[in-house]
Amino acid sequence: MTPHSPKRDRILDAAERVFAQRGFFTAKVADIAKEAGVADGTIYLYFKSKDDLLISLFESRMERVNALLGAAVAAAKTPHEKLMAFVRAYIGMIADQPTAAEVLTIELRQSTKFMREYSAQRFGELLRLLAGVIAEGQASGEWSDAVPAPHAARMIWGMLDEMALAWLLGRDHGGRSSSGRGRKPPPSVDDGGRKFDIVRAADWVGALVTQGLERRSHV
Amino acid sequence: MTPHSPKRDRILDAAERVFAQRGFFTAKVADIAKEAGVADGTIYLYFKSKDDLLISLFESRMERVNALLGAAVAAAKTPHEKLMAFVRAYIGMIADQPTAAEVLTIELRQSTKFMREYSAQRFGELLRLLAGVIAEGQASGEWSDAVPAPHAARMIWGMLDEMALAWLLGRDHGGRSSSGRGRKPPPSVDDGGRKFDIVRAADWVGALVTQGLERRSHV
Amino acid sequence: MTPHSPKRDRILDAAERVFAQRGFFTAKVADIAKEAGVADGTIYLYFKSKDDLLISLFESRMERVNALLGAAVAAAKTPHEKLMAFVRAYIGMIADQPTAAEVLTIELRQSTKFMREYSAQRFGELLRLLAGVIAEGQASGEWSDAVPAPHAARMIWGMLDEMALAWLLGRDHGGRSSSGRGRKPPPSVDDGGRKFDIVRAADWVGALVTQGLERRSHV
Amino acid sequence: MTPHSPKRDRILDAAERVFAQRGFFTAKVADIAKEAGVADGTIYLYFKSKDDLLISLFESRMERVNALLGAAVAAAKTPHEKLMAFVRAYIGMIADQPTAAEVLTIELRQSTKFMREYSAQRFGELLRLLAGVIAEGQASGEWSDAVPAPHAARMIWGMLDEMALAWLLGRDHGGRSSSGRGRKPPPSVDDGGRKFDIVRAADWVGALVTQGLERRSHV
DNA sequence: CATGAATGAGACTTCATTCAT
DNA sequence: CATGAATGAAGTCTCATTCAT
Repeated sequence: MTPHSPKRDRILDAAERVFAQRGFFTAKVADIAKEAGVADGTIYLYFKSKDDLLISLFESRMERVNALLGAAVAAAKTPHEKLMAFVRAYIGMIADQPTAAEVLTIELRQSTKFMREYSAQRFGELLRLLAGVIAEGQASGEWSDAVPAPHAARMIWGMLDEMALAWLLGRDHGGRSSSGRGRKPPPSVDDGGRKFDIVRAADWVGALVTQGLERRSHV
Repeated sequence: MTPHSPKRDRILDAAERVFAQRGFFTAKVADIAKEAGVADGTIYLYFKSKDDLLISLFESRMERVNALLGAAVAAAKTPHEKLMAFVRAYIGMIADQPTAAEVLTIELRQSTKFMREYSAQRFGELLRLLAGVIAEGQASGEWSDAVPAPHAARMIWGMLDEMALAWLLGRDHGGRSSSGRGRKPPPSVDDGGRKFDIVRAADWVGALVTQGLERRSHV
Repeated sequence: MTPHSPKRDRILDAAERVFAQRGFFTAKVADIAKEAGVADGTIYLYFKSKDDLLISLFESRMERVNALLGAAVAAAKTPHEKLMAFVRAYIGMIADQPTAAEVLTIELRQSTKFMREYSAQRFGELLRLLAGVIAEGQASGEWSDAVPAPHAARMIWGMLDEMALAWLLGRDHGGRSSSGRGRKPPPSVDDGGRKFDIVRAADWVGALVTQGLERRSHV
Repeated sequence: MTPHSPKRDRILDAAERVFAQRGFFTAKVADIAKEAGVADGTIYLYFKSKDDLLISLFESRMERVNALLGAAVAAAKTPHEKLMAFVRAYIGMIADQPTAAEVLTIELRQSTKFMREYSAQRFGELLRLLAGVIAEGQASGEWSDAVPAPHAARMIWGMLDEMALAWLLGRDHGGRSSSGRGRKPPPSVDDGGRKFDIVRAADWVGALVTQGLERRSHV
């Protein structure tokens, strides 16, 4: 379905790095070309436009994520294990491939409303997977059904996403400082959320979520 | 501290509408000027640059949000009530002022990494308020301290934010479609998260969060 | 109807010179801007695009030509005098404003088929004026109606146009030599049509049109 | 002199169609290659550049035209018959091969001033042929020498050319509309010159040239 | 204070041409 | 001879910002 070629992949990889570094709007096509080691025009042999490049990158990376999460969930038995597998797989991916994660978490979803609507579809896959796990747990009586599964899934996703965002922004990378010259951001004040160990976040999320979902033994 | 004048406020209001409609990068300064009913150059009498306008808008709106949430929490007694007051106040604001919410939730945080770092500070205030509530509940023994309060606060914030985002994107508004003409977004597939009643989200968040935080009666 | 301003006119004048010098496709917007003494972007304050500039130039100049020819014809009495007035006015304009004539005769009609269709309308005015004169002469019995007036008008126009073209191309101007580097045009061979006195062409056209080549039986 | 090969000819034929359809500047070398069924690079095995391709096409077609006209004139006896043979042969060619005619009449002469100067040479052959016929008629006393033969030839050529142009532009072909989207050409107003029978034009040209507009006193 | 015409740097994209296979 | 992927120079147009009025 998606055309593949080594050069196309090199361009996608370069775009991932450049978008992560400079942001979609600020990134120049020429930057990506240079990073990929190709001529400017070559990019247009593989992608219709800068927008198309962004979308292609998004799809390429989301395929990976969805495959990874799907496999992790499939390998687990009980709803609780599946949920934890999902959470750990996602957090693990963040920790292992922070550049890819940054593009996915920050740049890709943010460029245009068009992009966001587009991305909604791909995240939908992920959300449905998660919602299925929750519905399963609710159906088995293990978890409360006070919150409809699709919304519970979305909230859990929000937790994961926010933790990912906090961690990614807390990392140091020689990023850009702005398009303009004006203000500088205020000095970094630690709000308890920066520079933590992202792997521990899996347990925190698990703890918050499962205790919330689990039916009380005695009430 | 922040300079005030009716014209400045008109420009901020106009920017809010235009950014919500077109997105930060796509919005033209001239659009904002026209929306505000002033000349292009006038904007530069009140703001140093387009970036500065964005930041000023952000600060102006965050002040309101922080004040609102602070008041809501202050008016409540117990940690549980404070938490619910926080959640309900935020969700209520989303429902009442969707345009402002859209700018805050979507555009403002997403323009540049610079902006996001900048915004981290202002959201920090909000997160600290929430973390304080949680710490209070943990200290009183009402809530488990399995998750450090700052991280719990961030996760709760992620839930709220994601619900707001899902609801805002699910609404219809004659938005832009992109810079280019190339691809069209795939047809909208309902993932169970679109077009729901945002007010109910307050209860869902409350249910998920408090049941997770509450210590078990018998363990 | 057409918006006027000194700067707009300066740009049109500059475009006339640059198009005459370099041709429409070869001319760069930057060239025109420099020739007009304005910034590149300024051109887009007065014209939507390079195409629009070309069309506007065409309309501006055709208005002049049509007005001139209309006045010349109106000032004459008999069909024969009107015809000669038309011919002399057009040839005179070529002689007086060769740059404008060059753009009209050569560049403007040649850029795109679109342009040519567009120009057909404006030349239509001129052709209808001429056809009216001929029809008048035919109606009065002075002229033969062997050739329908509209076609006769077009043929006469073809004669004028070709003479103008031959003369304009025969003049020396430090023109471009090509877009590419390849071949050079063959050395100029005089074909009897170059470097003649354009003013005499009026009489030739008049003689050929009214009397034809055949020698009169009785004179 | 001119190298020949089936592939070279296929490319020339393809170029003729593509130039007629899109115009010289708008036509892409890749379009011509596709139309010819060869690879882009192959074109450069037979032609030095796009310019060279245009010139070669021009020469190829002009050879045909000159040969055709030369033969037609040679086959006739009197100057009057030769003139009519010339006119009929040219008009007949327009009618039979409108695509070739379109390229010759419209695109080829209009690309660059370079091209036009170049073309002047080839049209020179044609003009000299015609001038010779006229000079012959003048020498024999059959025709008036009020107009020098070379200029008379050029005027006659102008008539033929204009009639060809009018007819070619009046035909419908799924042409391009421009580079930009801006203005639309004004609605087609019939000026009495569109969609006529081109074959009749031969008689009109003959009548106007030989007899002129003035009604004969005694015939 | 306000205006808005003017600026000009810079981006995306096209396409004629080349050259390794 | 033929291919077609790759090149990269160059052009049109946009838009944040300035400044004379």
